[in-house]
Amino acid sequence: MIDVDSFDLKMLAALQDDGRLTNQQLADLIGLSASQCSRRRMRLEEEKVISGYHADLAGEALGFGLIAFIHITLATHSPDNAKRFRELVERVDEIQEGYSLTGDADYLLKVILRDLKSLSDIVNNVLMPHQSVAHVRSSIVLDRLKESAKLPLSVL
Amino acid sequence: MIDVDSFDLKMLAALQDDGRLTNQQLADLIGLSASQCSRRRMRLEEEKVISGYHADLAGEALGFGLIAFIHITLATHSPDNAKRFRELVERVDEIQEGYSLTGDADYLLKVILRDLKSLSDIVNNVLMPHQSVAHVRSSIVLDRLKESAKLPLSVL
DNA sequence: TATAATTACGCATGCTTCGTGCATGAAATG
DNA sequence: CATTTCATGCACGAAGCATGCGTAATTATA
Repeated sequence: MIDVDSFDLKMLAALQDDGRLTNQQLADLIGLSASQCSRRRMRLEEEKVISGYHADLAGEALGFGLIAFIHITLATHSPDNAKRFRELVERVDEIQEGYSLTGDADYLLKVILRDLKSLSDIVNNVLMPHQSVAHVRSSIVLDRLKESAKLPLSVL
Repeated sequence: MIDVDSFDLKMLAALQDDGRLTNQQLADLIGLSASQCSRRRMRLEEEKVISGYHADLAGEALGFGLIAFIHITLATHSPDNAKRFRELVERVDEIQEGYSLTGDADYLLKVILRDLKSLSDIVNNVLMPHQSVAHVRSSIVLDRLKESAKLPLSVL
């Protein structure tokens, strides 16, 4: 856990909202000079507190109309089997996120797809037949209430 | 669905990976001049194909050591009740993402927290007591296999 | 507490990047 | 064919960038 002062926090919050803010804009927002913002930002990048910058793309505009969550139960919990499953997750581009969980399912996957046919493909032709997988349960996203992907820095 | 040519696709893929690429860097990557990259990028932003840019922060370095998924079942499915629940989701900063789903639960929430105590707080003092909520089931993230948040533009 | 060392800061500056005007050439239209 | 439209590269003034430097503030040491 790295030491981060209030200037850093303001900077992180601002860059979380707009990753292309200029140093001058940051300076105006947080009350430092632009040069100092440049130095602080470089330090935060160096320390990997800022791990990267990403453009946020409108999935629907690009034809990705369907998001689904897929709960996976593995056939066995052997290390080999887990490894095979992780390689599968890594390989399939449509799997945006993958987590190992406590609870009744072993893994939760978030997939982003064109349509229901693509979901059917993934579920029936990729996940279900895979030797590591015992059980698949998918839920389709009907509505997105919130999708911030931002840390609640306000609580710090 | 907006028309996007192969230059745009390369640009989107590149900016998805690094949101602070300069126009010159983009130019070298996709084979256009920097000025043209500037114009294309502005167009994609204007058309909201690029909806924004965000710095990616290292949650663990900032003290957010716990991610959990929470399945919610509402007490009733009346519009009023759903509205109340959505307002709750909007209000609570720790809820990073919220989706309405098909399947046995009505909603899926992704929360990011300091520790188990914070999770207990959210579940027992915020979600459970809320009048709109009937049932809460939370799963703790043990491991993150993948967390790209990127569209699989390779499939286009 | 006094002094030294370290750190953070703003300003100045050379270099890079940005957006836009303009002329050229390719593709579409009539 | 002639004309219009549009994407492109180049040129250029304005803005942004990282860094050196001197000063102030903070921290460490005696």
